[in-house]
Amino acid sequence: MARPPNPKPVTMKDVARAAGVSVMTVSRAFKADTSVNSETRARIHAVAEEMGYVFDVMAANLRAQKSDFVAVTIPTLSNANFADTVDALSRGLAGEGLQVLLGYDNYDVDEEERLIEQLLRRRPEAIVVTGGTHTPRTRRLLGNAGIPVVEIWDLPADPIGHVVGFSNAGCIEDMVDHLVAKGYRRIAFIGGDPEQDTRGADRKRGFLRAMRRHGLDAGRAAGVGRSPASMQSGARALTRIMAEHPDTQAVVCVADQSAFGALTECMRRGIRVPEDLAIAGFGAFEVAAICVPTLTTIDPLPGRIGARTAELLLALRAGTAPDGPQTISITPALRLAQSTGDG
Amino acid sequence: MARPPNPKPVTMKDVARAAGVSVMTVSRAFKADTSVNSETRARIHAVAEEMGYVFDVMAANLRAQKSDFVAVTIPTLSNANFADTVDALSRGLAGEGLQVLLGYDNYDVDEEERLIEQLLRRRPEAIVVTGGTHTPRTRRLLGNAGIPVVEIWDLPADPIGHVVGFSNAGCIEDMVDHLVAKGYRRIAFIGGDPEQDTRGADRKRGFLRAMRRHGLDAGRAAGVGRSPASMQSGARALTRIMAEHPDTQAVVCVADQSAFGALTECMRRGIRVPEDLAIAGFGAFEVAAICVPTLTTIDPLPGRIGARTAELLLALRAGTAPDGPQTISITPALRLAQSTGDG
DNA sequence: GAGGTTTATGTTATCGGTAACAAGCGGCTG
DNA sequence: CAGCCGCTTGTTACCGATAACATAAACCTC
Repeated sequence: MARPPNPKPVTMKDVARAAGVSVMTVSRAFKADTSVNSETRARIHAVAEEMGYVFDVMAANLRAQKSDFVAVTIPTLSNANFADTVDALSRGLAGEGLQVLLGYDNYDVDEEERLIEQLLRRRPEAIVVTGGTHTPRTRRLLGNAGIPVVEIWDLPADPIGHVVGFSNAGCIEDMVDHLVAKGYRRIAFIGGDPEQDTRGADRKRGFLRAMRRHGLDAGRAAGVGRSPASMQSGARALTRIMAEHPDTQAVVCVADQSAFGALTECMRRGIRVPEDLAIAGFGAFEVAAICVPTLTTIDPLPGRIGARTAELLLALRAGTAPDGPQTISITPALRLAQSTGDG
Repeated sequence: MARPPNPKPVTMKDVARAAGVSVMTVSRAFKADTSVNSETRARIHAVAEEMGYVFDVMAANLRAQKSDFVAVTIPTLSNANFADTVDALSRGLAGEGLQVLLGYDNYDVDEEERLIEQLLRRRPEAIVVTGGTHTPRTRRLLGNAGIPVVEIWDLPADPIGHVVGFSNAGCIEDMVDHLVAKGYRRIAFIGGDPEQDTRGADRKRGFLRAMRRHGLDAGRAAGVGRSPASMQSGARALTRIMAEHPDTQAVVCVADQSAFGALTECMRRGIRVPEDLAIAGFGAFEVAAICVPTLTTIDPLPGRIGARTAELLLALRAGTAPDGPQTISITPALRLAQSTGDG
């Protein structure tokens, strides 16, 4: 049983010899829609299974000048929304035999550059990058790669290729509009480190724009440090905001994690939500729907982003996609709940 | 700018021609520790960058009979703990130029079999599988693959190769022991569909064993359906338990998600935690540390699992690992908090 | 300055598959 | 029965890189 690990894995040549046919016949036997005598094919399969033969996709792909890879970059796996997007994307591509090759850039455009360079060496058939802000070199690498490029989770002003995303600024504006319509005026923002998480920064920009548009004070803000935003940092940010602006009526957060952290801090301090303070988040994470009170949030529909991206890539492969770069705009859904008095 | 996508990507041959040298010299120019005139090397790099040359790892690896891949299977990405393990693993391997090739089996051993078969075709240099329960064919495939196999997140009775994990049953036993020591007697369990999530089933087995050992009633239980356990299903399970066994004093949950869902249901019903009911979870997810009251839980140290696995694989590659299959046992940490009166 | 060594580069064969072409063979047609 | 067709199988070259070996020039050493 404990055979020594095969130093030389079994190849088609070995199978061919054992089955008494040529390598080409073995190759054909492993491909559908090829003319091989059905008995021969069965025998080859039996011999191969018996010998523990494992098809070498790499070699086949080298010859066929393809890879069956789709490279994907996300900031981090530790975010259920990105995970959902990747999950839907993988699922959508798996049917066509495409494998997702995943990399993380930790919300850092320089790491993204290194990562993309590394991923491109695997000759993926398409590349999906999260976000629309990149280094010049990254843009050049992607532009010259000769493969479909899709930027997701954003609506870049100057896209590299295709886009499947939404406006991070826009949906926070909608959230502020909703709060203003409900009568809130002294509204604060938690999150948005401009140097790092560009989508977080976009959300803050949306907040500022909306507040100015309504003629309200846009000076109430507290950062949460490096992304991903943690629940702990949300709690700390709330403490800071209430210390500096005790009369704040509502808080809009860059993410549900921050919002939930702020909510728990309110519970500890006896601040009633939403009576004393309204709280809104972003992301429609599971916690938002179940915590007490439930959290008003924005659902960016991460699964839909992944699924639409997969559809787009398959259409491009099949040649059924319209000409030119596609921009597929996803409309995030406002999920009103108890934390803003909408329950 | 909008040049038509290169139908034929640039190869070393093209670079060689453009630089007026042979392919071999270009190959050397891209490898450290090879003797190439430094001016020539610089010129080749310049020409390559200018032409948009991208090194083809696949071809190089075919020749070198390696892949730089480590295949990893996890049940799902939608679980921060698995994500943390993969994250630490990727990070540990990245330094040696190893790429993680990730696949999801959705807590299903048959899907796992298909997945592993597919991953092996890429000729990974090692394979890491989450869990210690597999189909016979999967065991055969892994055993014959001739590469290091590591089972993680479990301590299988009959390991295929190496192991980096912990006893899922054991740590729930510890949790029950703790509750019994604190005076709780009527303890219920939430979760553990035996047909599907084998680690969840192990945890339930640990619960039953501990209860019987203490001579207590092990009949209080409610499932949460298919994994991954959701917060919603935890809330429903609590409702069911309290309907059937209103005098329950404590609830042990298969995961923090279930525990938090149960906690929110208590808040809605006016059940005080921990005064009327103690709640314990598993996983040490972020929510456990921040919610009110904070949740007693078990931290399986997912990052450490990933990091130790990476270390093991690197040692095996370097030939510095001890002979024979290694079993690295991780000791999960009990995190006592308010929900069991330990805050 | 002959012989040995180092440095820089080229040539050939090869990794494990497969496209393209070739060929053997039985059956069918006129 | 010559000729053509379809089915099955084999042969050759090649995908893009590189190990191994070969070679040419420069550089020492006694």
